[in-house]
Amino acid sequence: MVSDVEEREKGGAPTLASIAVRVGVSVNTVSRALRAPNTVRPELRRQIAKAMDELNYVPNRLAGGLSGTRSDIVGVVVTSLYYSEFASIIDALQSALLKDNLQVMLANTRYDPDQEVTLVRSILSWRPAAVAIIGVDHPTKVTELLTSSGVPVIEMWDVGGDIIDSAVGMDHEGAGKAQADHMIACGYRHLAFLGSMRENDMRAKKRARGAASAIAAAGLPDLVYAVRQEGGRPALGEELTHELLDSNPQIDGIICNSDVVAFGVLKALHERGRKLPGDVGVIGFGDSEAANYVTPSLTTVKPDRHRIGEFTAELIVARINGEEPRTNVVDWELLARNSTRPPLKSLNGD
Amino acid sequence: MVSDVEEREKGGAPTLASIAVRVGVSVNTVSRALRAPNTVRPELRRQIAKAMDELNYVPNRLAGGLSGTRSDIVGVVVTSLYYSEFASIIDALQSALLKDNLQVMLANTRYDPDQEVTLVRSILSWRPAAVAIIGVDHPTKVTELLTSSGVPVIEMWDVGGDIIDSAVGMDHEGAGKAQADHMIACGYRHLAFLGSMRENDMRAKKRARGAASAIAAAGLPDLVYAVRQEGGRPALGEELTHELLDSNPQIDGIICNSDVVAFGVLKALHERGRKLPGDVGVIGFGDSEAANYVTPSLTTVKPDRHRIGEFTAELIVARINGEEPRTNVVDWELLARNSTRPPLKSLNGD
DNA sequence: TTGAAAGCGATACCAG
DNA sequence: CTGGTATCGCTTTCAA
Repeated sequence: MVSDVEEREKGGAPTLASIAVRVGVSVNTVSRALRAPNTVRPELRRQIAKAMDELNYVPNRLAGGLSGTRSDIVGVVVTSLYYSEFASIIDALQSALLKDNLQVMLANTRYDPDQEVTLVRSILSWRPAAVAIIGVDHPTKVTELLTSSGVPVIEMWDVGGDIIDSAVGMDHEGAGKAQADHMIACGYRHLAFLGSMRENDMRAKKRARGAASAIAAAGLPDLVYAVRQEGGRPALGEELTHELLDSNPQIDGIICNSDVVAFGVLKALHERGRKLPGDVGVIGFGDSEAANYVTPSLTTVKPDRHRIGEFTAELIVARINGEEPRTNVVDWELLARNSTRPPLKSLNGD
Repeated sequence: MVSDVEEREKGGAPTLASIAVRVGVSVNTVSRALRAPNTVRPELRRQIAKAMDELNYVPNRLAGGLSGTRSDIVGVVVTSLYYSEFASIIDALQSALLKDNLQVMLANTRYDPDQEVTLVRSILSWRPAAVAIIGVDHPTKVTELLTSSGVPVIEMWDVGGDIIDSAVGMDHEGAGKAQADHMIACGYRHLAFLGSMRENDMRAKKRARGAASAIAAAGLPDLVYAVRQEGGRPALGEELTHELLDSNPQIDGIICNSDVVAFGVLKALHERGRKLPGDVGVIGFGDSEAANYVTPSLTTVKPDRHRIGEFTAELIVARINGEEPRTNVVDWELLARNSTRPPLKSLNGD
């Protein structure tokens, strides 16, 4: 078997050429058998398929991407992977992308803007067909790189402000406003915003801003901040709650930046003997899978992460196919549970 | 500026050649300026760097990978992205990989073996420098593809059985045994294993097997199964608990396949008026961030996901550098909390 | 220290 | 329906 010898001699993995030699056709025909089967005689097609199977042929997409127009890579840049924050977005995104044969290349900035620049550059070096990235507020260099790359860019999770190309996300300022409005409707009057608030977590800042404006609109005392520049953990919620109540005992409503932090808040309040939702109310953000299973169950805002991932996938495919940039705003939902009182009837009768 | 015109004329993104033309050197020199700077005259180096900056040059790694020996891609294949199950492994893995300039390409099988075959093939088509994959039990085809690819393969999360190349994980059967042993030591006698148990979640099956063997060794009644072939959710825990206790009222200890399911179990038990940890005990698996914050706090087994991710990254780099395959077993920890009684003194006085 | 030229493995266009 | 051939952008000898 001369052909067999020829195949092995090259050493590495089988290539289109190996198949071509073995079947006795040109490289070209083999390639077409893959991409446009109906342009190849059925008999030949069968032989080619057989050869591929026998040699365990796996196409080299580096070569394909270099040669062809598209690369089939979608770069996904997130700011965190902890606590499912974005895991379910990625989950939805990547499985929706699957049917278009697009592969996710993942990067995680951990809220570090320098990393973001490095990673975006790194992602672009793979000549992705599109890039999906968390947030709409990026270092100038990132915006510049992304813009000048000419690649479709979908900004996820947040919307508003200057969009590079397209966006799918929710209105965080509005969500923060809704958190505060709910607390106010429940009768809480002295509100605090508590949790992780990293320098570059613009979404957290927007929610806090939204809450502050709702409070101002209601003519209540200023929002008190109990935040720290680090990732959210339940223990952080505990610590911040104790600090907060030591210095601001009048606080009767805590708006949390995440459910994970809220878990710690509930515990700290319990330790201090404060009754929930009587003495004090707590609202979270994110609808963690445990939120409905802590005691008391946690009122929270549920972003539709799954929808965001799906929409992003749809938009990516649309943009690749030449459709226009778009911005999709995805709804969130306020889930009133036992960590806040039932909303009072409006005093104004409506 | 003739050179400028020449650069644009090609249309696409700047290439090494664009830089070369602009600086007036060969492509080669520019390439070396990047990979081996000290082989290029400092003055030239500066000019090249300047040109790259001005043109916003981003190397094309598809071309690099095709041409060079390595591709700098690490394929990561997980079975799930929900509920942080593997998110923190990926988190640790990818940030450790960063310093070696290795990029994560992600695939999610969702516990579907057909998908696993497809995705592994897809990953291999990028000619990765290494592949990290969840589990040690794969469809034959996957093992075959991976083996014949010649790429270093690190199997994560589980260990034991036939390893393709290297592995980093924990002993799940041992963990299941420890769960049961703890329950027995706490004085519970009628144990059940409850939760999600998908056909292809071999880790869950191993833990159940470990629990069953510990129970047999203790001479207690057989382990009762309350499992379903679907993903774990708190609501599943609730449903299964009700079914279980309706048909097996004698059960006094529930070993859960995950914390997320255990949350629902706690709720269902509360609804049925069973006292925890008096009437009945519950142990989880996974140490979810909320486990210590539900009521009662959940006794659980904590796998060291972070360590697994880190070790995997180390092993990947080692294998790429030609070191030998290895298997690392990572410890887990049993965290006794309030959903189980404190362990009794051994009856044998020891 | 630098450059010329030959691949890497596919795709795409143009003939036959 | 099938086959040549140029090409994608970079790395890698081998010379100069």
